[in-house]
Amino acid sequence: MTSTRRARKGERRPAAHLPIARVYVDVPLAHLDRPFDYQVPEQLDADAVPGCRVRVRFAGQLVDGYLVQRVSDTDHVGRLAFLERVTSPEPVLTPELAELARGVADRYAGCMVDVLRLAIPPRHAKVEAEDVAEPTGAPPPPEHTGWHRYPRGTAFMEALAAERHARAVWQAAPDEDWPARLAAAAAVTAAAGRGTVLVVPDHRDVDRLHAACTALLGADRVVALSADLGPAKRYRRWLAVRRGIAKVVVGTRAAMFAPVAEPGLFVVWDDGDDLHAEPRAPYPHVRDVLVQRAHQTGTALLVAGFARTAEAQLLVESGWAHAIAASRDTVRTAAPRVTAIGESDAQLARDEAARSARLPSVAFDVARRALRDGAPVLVQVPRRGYVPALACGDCRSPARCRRCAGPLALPGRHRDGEHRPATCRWCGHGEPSFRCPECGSRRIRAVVVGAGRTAEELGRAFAGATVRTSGRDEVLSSVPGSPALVVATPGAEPVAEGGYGAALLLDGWALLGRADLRAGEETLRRWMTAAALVRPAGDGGRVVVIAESALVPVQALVRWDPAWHAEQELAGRTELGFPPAVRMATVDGVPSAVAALLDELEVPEGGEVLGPVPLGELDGEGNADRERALVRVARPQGRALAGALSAAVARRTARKEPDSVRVRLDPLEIV
DNA sequence: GCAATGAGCGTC
DNA sequence: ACGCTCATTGCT
Repeated sequence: MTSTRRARKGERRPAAHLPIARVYVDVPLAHLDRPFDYQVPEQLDADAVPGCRVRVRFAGQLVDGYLVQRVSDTDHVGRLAFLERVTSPEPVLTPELAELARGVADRYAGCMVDVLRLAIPPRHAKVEAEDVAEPTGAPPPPEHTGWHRYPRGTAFMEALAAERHARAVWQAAPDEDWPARLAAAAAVTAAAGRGTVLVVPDHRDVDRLHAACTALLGADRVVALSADLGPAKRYRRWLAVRRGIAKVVVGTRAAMFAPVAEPGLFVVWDDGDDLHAEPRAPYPHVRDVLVQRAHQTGTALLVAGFARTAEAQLLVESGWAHAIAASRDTVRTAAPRVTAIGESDAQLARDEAARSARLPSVAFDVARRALRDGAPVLVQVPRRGYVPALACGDCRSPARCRRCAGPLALPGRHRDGEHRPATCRWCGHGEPSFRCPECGSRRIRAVVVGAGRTAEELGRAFAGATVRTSGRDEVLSSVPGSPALVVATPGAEPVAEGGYGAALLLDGWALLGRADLRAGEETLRRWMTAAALVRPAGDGGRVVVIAESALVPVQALVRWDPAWHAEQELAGRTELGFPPAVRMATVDGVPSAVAALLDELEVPEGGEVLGPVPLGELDGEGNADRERALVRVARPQGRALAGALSAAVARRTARKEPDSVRVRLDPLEIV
């Protein structure tokens, strides 16, 4: 009778061994960001393995959760509920991933389940049930790694082979086939029986690097993970990684969490690309996550790119990572010849051809010569809408530069808040008093101009040349090695077969004029990424950059010296008290909520609060809908700051305060 | 003095 | 969104 009553009421008995499950419930509230204890009913004993997905009753609701641990005792004084069910016995939350997610949540003042949402793809039951091939043995090491051209390159490869956790910041030589180099590093790691995670900015880079890796390692050892895969494919590949079948992972952002078995190497390529910053809470950055992961697991790390960020420079200067860079001689022979043309360069004004052509004469000549030699020419232009171009306010004809006839545009508000005059997008000449040559009007209006329009204009300047465009709407991954003008926005530059004969970098003033902490660094990064697609100077490769040659990023490009630029950049930021020399957090929200949070916040020793300042448009009385405050501390107080912020947020969420605040640590955009 | 009722809070 | 605690209320 007792047994029937129990069965009817669904009464359950706890498992005999380790009857308590510690569960992270999928409720993204700061004050609930800790494990809760549940009893494991004996029917679920076998399936309730550490790392599996479960469903539990939490505050009267059925919610998803992750079982992180089975234990024998609980600290909880009240009655424990039972696990409702085990969603799947697949242990998706590996111990390493659990530790990493906890660390990332703590680092960014976020909560663990938010990190897990980024790290673990949604379940796909059919995929989970599929049979998978047995893991393959270690492949032989590659015969040539191509790392010997770098003074510390060979040592780094040896460290990977010996499973030492070497850490390096690598600036690829300007002619480098970087996918081949990274694939070689992954192959060396794989030969030692270890896994590699390689994170690149976008899908095109995934394709290139994946191809390079499979060429060395075979298709069954390498998986490509990117956000645009369908749910089934995504989960299938992710599971192949988790189950230890694929030991080399190539992917975008989310792949930074890929739970590769026995990791031996983590790589982030082009760490300055803002695609490496996750836009969802808690806003982790690939470089920082991989640094943390390398530290936590004793794995080798490579922070790589043509350019070098201030953050990477800090890793070098603090002694945490070695710098791997080619010698000056190697760089000189590998780089294209770079010419800077600034507004003050007399050459432009005197040159007769500069007026009749639509480009500065040097740029025109360089492009024409490359086309005549049968090579494609890359033209880098600002993104559509990035800068509004100008037209006559009356007759609508495009407003043109009186010196080179290039299109005029407004550079936007400068760092000092002052409006600057209309500026030529090609030669950078400022035009304070516009007068339309067609109708004589002095009125001027803004129009949206992007790569398409620039392509049209260039097509006319180089009559008869093929013009291809690559940008937001349609991104080309490669172009043939035949004469053509390839107009591309930053980040969308196609690779050219045999390399470009020349590149014209026309967006310098637009990039450098931005009131952004990272304007200089970002400009150099984009320039170098484009210029690296051009043939070496010895093969006729030329780059023309329309920018003042005295500027630090321009000098760094001309000399191809990204390390020097990063030193300058970090020194400058140290002086100003900007990241990464300090740790910063932004707090956004409606004014009352920001004020309440700051009131609640225990700012760590030596820290300071800046603002709050209005965010976005102001109303009639000068009040903003939203405000932003900055909190700044010395680097050693970074953990304390994150802790203080999450504690303050937790007190707010526990009180069910209606207005939420957004907290971000080390955001890319500060102004 | 104490049961009945409801608001608020924590959430196992 | 449940169920517990605790304060308030109303009656003996």
